[in-house]
Amino acid sequence: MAATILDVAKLCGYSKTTVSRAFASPELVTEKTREKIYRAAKALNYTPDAIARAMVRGRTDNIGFIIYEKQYPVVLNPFYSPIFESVLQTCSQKGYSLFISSDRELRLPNGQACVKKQMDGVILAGHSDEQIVTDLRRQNMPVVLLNNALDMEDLLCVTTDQYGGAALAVEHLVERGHRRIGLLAGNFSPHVYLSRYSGYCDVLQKHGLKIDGRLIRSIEPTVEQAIAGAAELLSMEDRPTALFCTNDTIAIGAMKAAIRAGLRIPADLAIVGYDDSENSRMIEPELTTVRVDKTAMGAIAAEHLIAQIEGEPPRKEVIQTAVELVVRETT
Amino acid sequence: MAATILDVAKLCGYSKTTVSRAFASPELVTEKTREKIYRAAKALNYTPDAIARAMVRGRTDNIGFIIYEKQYPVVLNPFYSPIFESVLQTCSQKGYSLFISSDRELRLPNGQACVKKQMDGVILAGHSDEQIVTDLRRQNMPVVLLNNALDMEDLLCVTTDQYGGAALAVEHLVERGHRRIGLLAGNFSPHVYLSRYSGYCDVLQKHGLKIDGRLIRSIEPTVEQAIAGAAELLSMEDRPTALFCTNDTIAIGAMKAAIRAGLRIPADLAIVGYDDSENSRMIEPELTTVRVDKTAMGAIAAEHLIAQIEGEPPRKEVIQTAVELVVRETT
DNA sequence: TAATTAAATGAGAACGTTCTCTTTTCTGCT
DNA sequence: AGCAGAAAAGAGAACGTTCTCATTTAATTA
Repeated sequence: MAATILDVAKLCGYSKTTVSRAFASPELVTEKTREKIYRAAKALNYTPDAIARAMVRGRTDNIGFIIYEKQYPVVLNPFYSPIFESVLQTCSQKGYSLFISSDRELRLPNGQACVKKQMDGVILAGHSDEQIVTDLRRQNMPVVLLNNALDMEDLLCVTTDQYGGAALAVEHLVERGHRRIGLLAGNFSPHVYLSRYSGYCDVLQKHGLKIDGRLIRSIEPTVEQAIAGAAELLSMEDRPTALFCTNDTIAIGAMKAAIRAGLRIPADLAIVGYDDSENSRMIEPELTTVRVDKTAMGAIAAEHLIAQIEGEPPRKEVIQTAVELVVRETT
Repeated sequence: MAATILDVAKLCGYSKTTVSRAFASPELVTEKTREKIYRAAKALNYTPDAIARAMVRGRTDNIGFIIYEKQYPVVLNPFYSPIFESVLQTCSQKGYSLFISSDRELRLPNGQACVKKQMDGVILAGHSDEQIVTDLRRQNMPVVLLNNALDMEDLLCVTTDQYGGAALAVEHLVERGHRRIGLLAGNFSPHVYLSRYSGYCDVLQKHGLKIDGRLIRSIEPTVEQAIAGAAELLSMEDRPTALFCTNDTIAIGAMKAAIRAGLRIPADLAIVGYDDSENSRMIEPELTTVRVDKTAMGAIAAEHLIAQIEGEPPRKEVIQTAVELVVRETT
């Protein structure tokens, strides 16, 4: 039905090889020839078939992006969105397209994981497990981990300093003179949860502050849950004077709870969030939060994956992008 | 290097045809045989090659999603995110993967648009032009438009009732007794901009209210620009008592300007946004806004495209998803 | 102008599947 | 046991490119 390279060749009188070249590497073909070929192609509505191309070249110039997070949908997630955007941009710059996959698509009828689903390499974001990584690599599929760290040979992981970020936030609250600092922790993946939790605890202890279990709430990271959790905390007779929330959505919920309880922010209650998502600047007063360099995360992951695809040997490393406290109006 | 179907066939003693069947349509193969084949495949780390598969089947089970918006990056965009998510989900359900492309990738060296970039159909979101659609269809590529309407034969467009949504918002403000209603309009695509603008004007006129050019500001849809624009409006001696903002980001900027000017919302200034984005519920007080059914938009676009891919003839239609006023606390 | 080199073009195999058609094996029934 | 009919398995072409290598044409030099 659709015209192939052969039809074009026939029409313009050149060989299919030359036609192929006119599209794939125009510089190898005389301008005059090129013109003729393009004209013929246009007349036939010919367009090179990327699949056939990928088949013979053994590469697709596609990269897969797979998120393993149960909590949120993929793209709505305010944490992954900017990362995704950055990955997309880097890939686009280097001539790669991006493919979104869910875990489901990776399964063969025999249970093996597989992404011969036309891509040259894969970014696994979130809490993927070792099995997946092993399966993929057995198929010679380059892999890079994003926002997760697995201790495997030749595996590059791009994360942030979860512990350090939490420590930064709590340290800041202690500096401002707070002694009763609550923790509103989203139940993220174990790696994330534990790192931030330890950051919180260690800083308190370092300053001789007691860790009070009653000031710690573990919740689903939604605004509603955060409002409920914060409300409980704020209704205690010796309520915390500051809250560290392990992401901005939770922090925003906490702010709402505070405002509704008639507390002024930051005078009556200081709040620090985590992620520096878009929302943190939307809310009034603007949220003090921990910024993680998501653009860097995306770019680094994409760049390393592409390097690997293009022949560089994979190496074992955990790259931690910078965290930074952004002091705004809630502290 | 990597094992092919032939290697597996040789190892397990079956023909390549049977091995192919074991993966592509397991029900056509005895369980015993299947077991043996899977075992051999595992031993060789064999995985079917999707490219070769796509080549012979003439289809890829991939769908392209292309956004034409200059204003925002693709995914960060609070308007497109939920749509994208919905498209992703629908595709995934129906066995399709999603491909993100930018305009750039569609161009051949000869200037033609082209997405033989391994996909079976394309969703064009935002202000794509007729040329693109024509080019793609010449290549027998099924196309559906999202958030845009072009008057072309057999072209299905999924949009929302831009005019009606704006009318709903302004009507609501009039009902609450406002006579001086300002318009803070983001400079979106002509289609969107004009529809919402006319909605605003028509409702005012319908109620015998004069359209005052000084109450209308056209801005880039960013928080900063919105703050500046709203601040100007609010500093007039006969300032508006209500603002219709053509998206939530602008509305949030307006809220910030109002709060900073010491105005109470909604007592001193009522505000209505547009889109019902995540942020509208984040801010305090929560924003009254026009909800567009983005989930439906994404799902409908994806479903129609898939139907077309699977053989249904394309038809000309503009499907407008519901708009609805969500009254919250700012009016 | 002839000889040499570079540039442009062409021929044909190869990529790894699935599809159609054919052959073989199995199942159930008389 | 014999036979029909169904189920399972196999043979070989086909999909539309690009790649390597060979050939022709053009450009450069002596």
